[in-house]
Amino acid sequence: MQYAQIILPLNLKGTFTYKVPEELDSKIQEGMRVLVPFGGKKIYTGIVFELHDLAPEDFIAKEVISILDDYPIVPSQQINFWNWLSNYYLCNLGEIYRFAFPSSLKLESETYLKLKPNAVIEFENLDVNEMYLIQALEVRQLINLTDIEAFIPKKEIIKTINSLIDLQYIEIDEKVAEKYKAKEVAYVKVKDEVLVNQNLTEILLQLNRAKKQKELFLNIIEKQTENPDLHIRKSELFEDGYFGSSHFKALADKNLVEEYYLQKDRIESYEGEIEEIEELSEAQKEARIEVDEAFEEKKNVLLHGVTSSGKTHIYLEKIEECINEGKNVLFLLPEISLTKQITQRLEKKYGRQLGFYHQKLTDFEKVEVWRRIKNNDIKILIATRNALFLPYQNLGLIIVDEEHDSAYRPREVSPFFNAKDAALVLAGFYDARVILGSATPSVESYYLARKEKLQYVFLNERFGSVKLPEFELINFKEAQDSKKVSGNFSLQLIDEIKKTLDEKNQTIILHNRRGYASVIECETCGYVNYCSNCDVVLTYHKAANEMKCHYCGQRASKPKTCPKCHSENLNERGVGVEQIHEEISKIFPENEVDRMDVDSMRKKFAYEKLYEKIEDRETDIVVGTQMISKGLDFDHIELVAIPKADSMLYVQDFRAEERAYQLITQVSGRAGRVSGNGKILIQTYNPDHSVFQLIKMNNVTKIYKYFLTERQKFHYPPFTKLIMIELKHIKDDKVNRASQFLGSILRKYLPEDCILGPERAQIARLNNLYQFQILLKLPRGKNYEKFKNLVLLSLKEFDEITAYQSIKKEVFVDF
DNA sequence: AGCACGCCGACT
DNA sequence: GTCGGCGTGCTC
Repeated sequence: MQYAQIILPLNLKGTFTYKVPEELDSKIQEGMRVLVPFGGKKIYTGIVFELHDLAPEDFIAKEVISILDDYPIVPSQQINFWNWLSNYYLCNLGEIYRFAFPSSLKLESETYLKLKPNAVIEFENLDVNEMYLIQALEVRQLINLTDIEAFIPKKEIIKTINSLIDLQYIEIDEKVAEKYKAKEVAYVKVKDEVLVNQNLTEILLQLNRAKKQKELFLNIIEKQTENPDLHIRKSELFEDGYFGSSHFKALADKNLVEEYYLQKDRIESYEGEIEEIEELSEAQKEARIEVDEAFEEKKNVLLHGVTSSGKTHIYLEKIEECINEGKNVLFLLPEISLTKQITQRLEKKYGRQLGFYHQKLTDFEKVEVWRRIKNNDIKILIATRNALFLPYQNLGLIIVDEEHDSAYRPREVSPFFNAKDAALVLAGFYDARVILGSATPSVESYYLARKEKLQYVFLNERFGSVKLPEFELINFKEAQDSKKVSGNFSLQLIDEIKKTLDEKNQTIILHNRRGYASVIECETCGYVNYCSNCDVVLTYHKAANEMKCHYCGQRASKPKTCPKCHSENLNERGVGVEQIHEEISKIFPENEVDRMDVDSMRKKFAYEKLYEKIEDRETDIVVGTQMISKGLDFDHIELVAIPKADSMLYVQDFRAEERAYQLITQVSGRAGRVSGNGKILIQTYNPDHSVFQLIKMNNVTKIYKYFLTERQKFHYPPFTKLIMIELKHIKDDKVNRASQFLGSILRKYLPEDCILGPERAQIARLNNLYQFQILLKLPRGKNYEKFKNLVLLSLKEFDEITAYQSIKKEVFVDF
């Protein structure tokens, strides 16, 4: 007797045991999709996690209804990977399954049934429900589970279906059950017999009275004879509006032409020429050798290359090598909008062997990529973090570009995991290699490299020996004292921009705060406008003329008078990027000043338009939030100014300084990429702050040493492991009590100095939920597992309290 | 997660 | 009297 552990797409602990019926016994394999009944009436697509023959003791296992695949759809490496994720990040396998699979591949009760062809039905042996179902199927051929509910009691549905399947009267229609449909494209051609048998001049004579038809016919025949292997798209004929579909139809009616359909990949692939990559510089060659040596020892690499040092060149070399060995490459990016440059280069080289995968694809497009990966049709996949779950057949290399980027571990989507770390583990299961690349590696990765867990490869110079930009600190306090300021800018900063403009070069101004003013306050009574869903002050957006909550998105109109005391003295405080943009536009009225932030880039193609404007040098100054630190590789940006640099440092987060360093360095990389005369102006009240001083010195080793010392001093990662537990509920006192209680359980098992909190979250209420946090600082190394198990035990104990079941609980490992 | 069951308040 | 709110318990 065989049993299967099944992963269901539910956020429930562990797997579920099902009995494998005899007739499926020889077919079933781990990693296949199966249909299983669950609860009263639901049917889910589950994944076979494990097969065994241990009958469960305290419940009766239900039977697997059917198997959906002929071969495992999830490779064993992926099953291992899921299992690791679930153990390491303390999340459920079901959550991972949901995240990993496009929804068309995990059907729920939409599953269709049909009569088995040639089934001889003996009606006298059927019960009422079975009879109903058979009759319904005779009328309708296909029927889905939701429809069956109309005539069979919910609880009887599964029983009925199972017994009819046992009797071999009905079956699950897999073709219909698969929601995915391939896209077909219409193509046209001149009919074969026309080309073979008929006299062309005669046909053309016939067509003389229909000028357009004749032209169209000639047009098609010309294309076809020019290149007989090329398919002519129907839509292509009508593109310029000269021909209409009626012309084509007339020709078709005369039996001269015909249309035919071909399945088309939903994702357009590159069909242009294929190009060789350029040669490496000396520094790159050295780096490449170091990478090779590390790979030789099966060691992964941290490629630390200063901005525009040409990390991409090294990626390309390694990609090519990997593909030549017959293996596949996964190229991860923090967000898909950054693909532009890398894609262009890879497309030229690899053409149709290149694929893309990210959350913006439609479900069908995802399935298509899924299949192409499964069939090994894609050699290189450029993708975001969710592509870690595709069914790779022989993965050889994973590149994690911009590995420091926080988009690799978004907090909002569950399951919570860091794609950079997960990539290293996934690669391990495939015996593949990993390159983590960044100009500003995360402190954690740098530490791993120092501990020789990763091979550290440093590219210290820009490609073509272009000089790195120069940093200058402007003491804003001094400037203010000597009255050398205009608004938020010192006169020195304004002068530098002027100089850059005079030389016909471009300037970037970074100010990492959205909106116009962060607070609108009544001067008379002190009233400020709060979000009604969150404990957060609304930000004033002048461009949209409204107040916005940056956390839940709520919007309100801007009050003209104080809603409380009706005073008209409303004061704007806290400078946002819109205000910086406004000021700069006023200082340089003759110049083109543009703004780049999520609010101004929301419109379709807004980003592309601005990108082109900057490229064509129509834009003189770009003012923007952190968005401008990515992807803007232009030749004529010479100056980067950061007028309020302090605002980046004083954020309550142990990574704030690291982030500030990364952001400043990334944006500085936009300056002087060609000329080597780039200049970065950092305006601050604290020019003596270590971070600014270290950035100015531009000594990478010292900066990371500083970060590591700070982290060690305050017991933060990478010297400890953090787990953050967040509890949320509508009722403040309820979460408060619950978190106190969880805190006391944790203190029972763990030493006091491991536990911080419970504390109210920085944002006490978000989306109408009050939130409390407990931060655990656990030792790294072999004790970590032991401690984590105690955390798990505590959480289990907490879950036993039924009164707290309604509390939303989230656990962030490696927070 | 999703669903059923059961217990309370506010409606025809 | 019943409809529907959500607290509780259960799913192989």
